[in-house]
Amino acid sequence: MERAPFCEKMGLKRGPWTPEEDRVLVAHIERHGHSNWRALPKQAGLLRCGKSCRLRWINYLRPDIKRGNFSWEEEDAIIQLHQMLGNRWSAIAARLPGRTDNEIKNVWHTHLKKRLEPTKPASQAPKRKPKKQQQQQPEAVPTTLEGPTTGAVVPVSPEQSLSTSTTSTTTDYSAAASSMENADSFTSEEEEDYQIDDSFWSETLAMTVDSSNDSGMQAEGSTFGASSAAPSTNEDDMDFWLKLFMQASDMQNLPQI
DNA sequence: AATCCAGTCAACCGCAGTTCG
DNA sequence: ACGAACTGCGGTTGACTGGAT
Repeated sequence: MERAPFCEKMGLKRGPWTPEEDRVLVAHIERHGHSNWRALPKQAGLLRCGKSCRLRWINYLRPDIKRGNFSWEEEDAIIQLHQMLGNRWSAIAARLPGRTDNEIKNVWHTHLKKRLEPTKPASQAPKRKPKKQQQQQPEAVPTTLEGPTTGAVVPVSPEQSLSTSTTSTTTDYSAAASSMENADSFTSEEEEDYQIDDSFWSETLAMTVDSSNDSGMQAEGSTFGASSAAPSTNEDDMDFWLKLFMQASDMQNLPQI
């Protein structure tokens, strides 16, 4: 069999998506789903390759996507998760509901990376302000959505509206993420900032112990059931919190930030 | 007012992994 | 078991924006 190139370059449009293309894509996916990305553009009448459609849908048009600025908590969570997962953007994105790997990657490269660099003297600090205020803009209502897709269909699901009101929540990822690193070194002040819903931990820890008996964590090779409930080394500690965190996410179907 | 230039972000590319016949 | 088809991921690019000069 001959393998056709995923994107035939001839005759297919590239570059920014128009609102009309967005509308067509969303309408088609809402009606038929996206079981086959390759065939989708043809079926929908789009002059795009399937790959491009998929990317557009995942990074921009998906109804559960959370547009807008990253909250401080989200940025902290990204930093923590990046420390543990490295450049596994999709894994990080999976822990940040409504955020895409591409978005997280961009945020990381644009300013989070810099935040980790040794603080520069004021004289060396960047002169420019960020183009857009990324932080402290909690209710980031789906930001303008301008640019290439002004006027695009912007599906907003109830879940999205829920997940958007994030910064004041008590169960958040940064809390979990922070606790991964500083689990035993919270100051009372920090605890105030990163309050974690009690039920989160009780459920999570309960499940952790329970699951040590089934395949769930054992599949990982290193179980961390009751015997390892108190990680000793730093690495164990990280591992412990990462697994705990992920398990909790799965269990709660991704707690909202 | 014009130009420069750094920051931002949507989109593309190519590769690796997975699924399927 | 094998290879093609397809999907998903991470790295990179390039157009655009807006502050600085």
